[in-house]
Amino acid sequence: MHRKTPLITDVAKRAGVSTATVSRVANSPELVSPATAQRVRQAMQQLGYRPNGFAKALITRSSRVLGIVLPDFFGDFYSELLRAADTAARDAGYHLVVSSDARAGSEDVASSLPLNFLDGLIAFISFPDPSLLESVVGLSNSVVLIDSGEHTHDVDRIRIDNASGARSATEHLLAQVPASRCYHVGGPSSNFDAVERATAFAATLSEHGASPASNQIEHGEFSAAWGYAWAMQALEAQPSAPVAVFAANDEIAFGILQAASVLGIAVPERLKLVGFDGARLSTITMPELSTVQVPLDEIGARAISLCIERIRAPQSPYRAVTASTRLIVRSSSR
Amino acid sequence: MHRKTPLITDVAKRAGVSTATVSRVANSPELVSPATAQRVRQAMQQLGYRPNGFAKALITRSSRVLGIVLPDFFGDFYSELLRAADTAARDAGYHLVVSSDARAGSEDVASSLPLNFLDGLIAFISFPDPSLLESVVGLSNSVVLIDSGEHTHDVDRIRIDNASGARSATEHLLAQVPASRCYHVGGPSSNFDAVERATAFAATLSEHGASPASNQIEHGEFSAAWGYAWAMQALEAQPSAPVAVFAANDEIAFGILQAASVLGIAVPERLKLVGFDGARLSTITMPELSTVQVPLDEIGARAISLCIERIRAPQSPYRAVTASTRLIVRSSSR
DNA sequence: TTGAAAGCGCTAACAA
DNA sequence: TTGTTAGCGCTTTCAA
Repeated sequence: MHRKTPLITDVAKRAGVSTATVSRVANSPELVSPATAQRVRQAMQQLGYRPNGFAKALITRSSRVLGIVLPDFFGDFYSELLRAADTAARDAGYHLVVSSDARAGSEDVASSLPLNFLDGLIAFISFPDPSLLESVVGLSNSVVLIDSGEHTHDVDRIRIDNASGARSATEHLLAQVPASRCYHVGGPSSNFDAVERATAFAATLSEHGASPASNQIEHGEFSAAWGYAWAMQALEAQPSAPVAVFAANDEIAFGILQAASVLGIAVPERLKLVGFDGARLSTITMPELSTVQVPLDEIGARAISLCIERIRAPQSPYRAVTASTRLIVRSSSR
Repeated sequence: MHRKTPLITDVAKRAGVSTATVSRVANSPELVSPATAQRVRQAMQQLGYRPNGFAKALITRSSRVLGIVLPDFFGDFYSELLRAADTAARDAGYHLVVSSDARAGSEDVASSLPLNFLDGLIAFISFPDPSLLESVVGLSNSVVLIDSGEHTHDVDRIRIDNASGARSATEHLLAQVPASRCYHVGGPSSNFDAVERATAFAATLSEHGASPASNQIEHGEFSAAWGYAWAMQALEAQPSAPVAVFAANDEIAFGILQAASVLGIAVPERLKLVGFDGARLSTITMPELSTVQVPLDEIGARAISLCIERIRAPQSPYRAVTASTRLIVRSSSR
């Protein structure tokens, strides 16, 4: 009753051929005569043969599995990135293993992923964490980084063009509200993307001859709770004149929207609001959220292709790709 | 300049021992004298040795990697489940590979996961999909199902006690609003959990002597959009008397909340609302959402432990675990 | 406590 | 077109 997993030898025996032929049927069928191939395939089917992946990978030195490390699982941002990456990987005949370094804790990536089984690795790095960087870049696997930090390591990288999107958003707000009533509700002050967005906001204000007061740019975290908290204290005392807020991401904007509703501040009449990311969330807020679209699908797909290309050509020159962002104006800011 | 990956033989040579000893240091250090072990460890360090996972797995027939298949990546529900599962897996010395069958399309699970490399598999099945079920249960791997469907296959299973939570929610609403003004906004009519929740709602109403009209129970999908759409048409024409709504999950409830805000319907004064899942979303809505808590962390952790136990004892009797749910009353319904 | 040697299941020269 | 055979890098008896 207890049948054990069939081996290639079982298939060979049943089909009356050698194991080499069985292997060929699976890996390079063009080398086998149709008749034999047919017989072998039938034997495989009957036995329910599935090649042992370890033995195969041991020889071919390839598992066709890629790993991807994200800062977190929560939120639409990473979900969408992940989905795009997975689709691209699948299309290229690879599988994707996911890990979150939030879960990995302080250990290094090596422990959070079955690195021994991976052909390559994609890491989304949002904080300047030298040890994480070291542990990733030092791997013998092919590595692609998604990050906006500056560093000198030799790796393939994708960075988000935060500055240009943030500038567009700020310009858009400045066209409607004087600079003195424009605010930036930022993400973590140690986060690469958050910093770039805040910097671009400040720079744009400066170019308009306004130097932002300290309370016009505040850092917190990428969460609705932070946006809500900020708005409750900052907007409560607002004059009736309209205010403009550029949130560092859509989650924050969402929290601000909630606070506005509690405070009875009409959006967009008295509060012009723009978020960042353009993830699913931005389309289900009310009113719909203006946002700076990050091409998550493009980033996910490109990360995979860079990684696979490096696997194929380990010695090729390293590349840096910039993912462009673009402002989408919806009802929250017009 | 181009150093290749060090092998166990390199370590052995450098430490002046045999490969067997190196292997022992890594796998059963108690069999090696402290001095030798020390020397070997040093050699490993210097060489940056990492054992080849394929070779190792080929012998031990174990990768210590588990796969988990979810219907989708989006939403807090799966994120939380995933996080719990991953934590449990990590604690047990396993890695987790994630896949979503939404992405797998019509292909079977076998193609959506690197099954050849997995010691076990956890599948969240929400629709009656015989072929999916077959392809999962037929695997030689250890399998755990998270589903609330009925079937006769021999597998370890975890099911959510939808009925009891749904009954509590309905009772809670019936205590405040007459049965004729109680509604259930359901999920997909083919979804196991959605059906159980709707059924329990109907049964509870019946027990209170009310047979629900057809418009009191409607099925849609597990999305805010559906909740919003339902509310816009159902609540617009409502009399001023309070209405009670039991949403099949928090996302739907969230959409209803949005619609209520647009329609100017005060919650909880004119609309008592209860969701289901108790995921992160339910704590950031305004007002805070009453909900039926599903113990996602427990489910994730239990799924992992069931799977690992089956790996250890393949012949042990199959088990069925029920995850209990419980009503949490917050400001949206009191 | 250590080493020698036989595989794990498969692929890929090399022969035939 | 097919078969023979030598490993891939590691673990694990068995002996010493």
